[in-house]
Amino acid sequence: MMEENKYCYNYPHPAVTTDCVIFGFDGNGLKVLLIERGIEPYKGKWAFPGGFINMNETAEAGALRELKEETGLENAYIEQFNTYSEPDRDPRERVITIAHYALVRIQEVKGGDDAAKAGWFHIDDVPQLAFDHDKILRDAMKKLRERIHFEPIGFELLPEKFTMKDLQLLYESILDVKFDRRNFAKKMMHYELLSQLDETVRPTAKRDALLYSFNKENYELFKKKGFQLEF
Amino acid sequence: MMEENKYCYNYPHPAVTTDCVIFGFDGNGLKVLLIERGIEPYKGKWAFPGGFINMNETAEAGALRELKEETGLENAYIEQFNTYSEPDRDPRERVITIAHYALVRIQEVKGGDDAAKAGWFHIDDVPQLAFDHDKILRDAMKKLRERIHFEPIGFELLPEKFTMKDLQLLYESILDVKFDRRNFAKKMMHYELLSQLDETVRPTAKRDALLYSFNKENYELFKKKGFQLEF
DNA sequence: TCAAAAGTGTTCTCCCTACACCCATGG
DNA sequence: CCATGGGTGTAGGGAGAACACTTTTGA
Repeated sequence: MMEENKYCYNYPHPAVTTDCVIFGFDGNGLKVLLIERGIEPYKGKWAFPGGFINMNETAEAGALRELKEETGLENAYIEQFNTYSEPDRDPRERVITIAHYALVRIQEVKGGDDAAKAGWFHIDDVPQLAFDHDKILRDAMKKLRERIHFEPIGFELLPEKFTMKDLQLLYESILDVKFDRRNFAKKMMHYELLSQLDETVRPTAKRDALLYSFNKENYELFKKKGFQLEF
Repeated sequence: MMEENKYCYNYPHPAVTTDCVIFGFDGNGLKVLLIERGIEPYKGKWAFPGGFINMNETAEAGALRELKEETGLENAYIEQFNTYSEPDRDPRERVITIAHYALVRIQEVKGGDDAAKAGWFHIDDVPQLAFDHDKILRDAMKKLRERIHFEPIGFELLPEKFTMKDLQLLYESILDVKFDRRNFAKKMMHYELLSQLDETVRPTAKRDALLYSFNKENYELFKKKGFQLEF
């Protein structure tokens, strides 16, 4: 049953995997996609999608491969945020994990190719995870919170058209704060990253709400100068 | 001459190294410590200290080991900032590098244990580097610039006692901007992270300058609340 | 005596903050 | 008709930005 060990080196080499913390937003809080492990170790526990890196792909390509397998999505926003190298973090052998987070539009996600059970969990309602994935999640959140001060990555999580309330809820979820409705809208409009559309929706059966879209042109202009988003 | 390849796996494993971008500040701009390579590939080119990770140490421990070898320092501020995984970045075999930057007090640095030639280079005067280390340096600078908005890490680069001008020059070097002398001092004092000492120095043969030290107690207080440094 | 470095204070402006009213709608 | 959600404006305070004079010293 055991295959011959064909790949040999003068010095010990660790195994290297890529993991992908997939964030989504559904208008009701930030969520993460988890996979239920079907094999030992940690069988039955939830974990982030991940797997061994191929010898001819970058870590980012590996993470994108995982993302596609689980969500059907290509071309999502993805960012490497930390590499985990504690010698005993995997009981089988030494495994170094290059961790990424991806921001996806949850509405566009299809079921994964894998037979494995997958599920979206509200960020405040995540069960205990396999391996050191609890720490990985905390780190991912921390990096996401920091990154949002330098890039308006929130838009990666929203559909093309969204209300100001959606945007505010998203920022509040990520940063774990509350904003004044009026001040938030004012500040956001001041950055000139939003285009107000002529359309409206009625999200909650009361008044119509204006729809906005992300103004990519202005974003590219700002990015060149390097800007900071104050929250 | 070739040793037998003793370490065998079912699947190919990449080699993993840790590199350490060591930053220092000498009152005249930000500097990095580089090592001249004594062997191929890139023999004679400058590169960051680095080496293969031991199987029983974390990446951070490996980077600290490199740091100690080159500077004699232990316990410096160190932070992992990116992992490089392009399949062909090392011509010998596939090497994945976990990159860190360290902030050291350049005054405390002793020569390294290594026979290798080492030298400090002003950040604006770095020669072309080996491997993809040019990119690694750019990334390190970018991360350092971002990090300084969330933690007052500049103090890791300064001696225990320093003048306001030193501090300003340091921030200007890192962020590549110019500040108004008076506004900078006002803002800095406002954070209450500095203690003004009773001592003075005469740094440039003109008037005496007041000395300051980093107020660690206040820093710990602020850190608990989570603070942001606006620049 | 003069140039260079360091210490210090004021004004103005703008942005953030706090806060309240009106409108449209469905139940 | 009223509760709910959404849209909008204003007044006050505080922090950042612009800015100038004085002191000390060595050359």
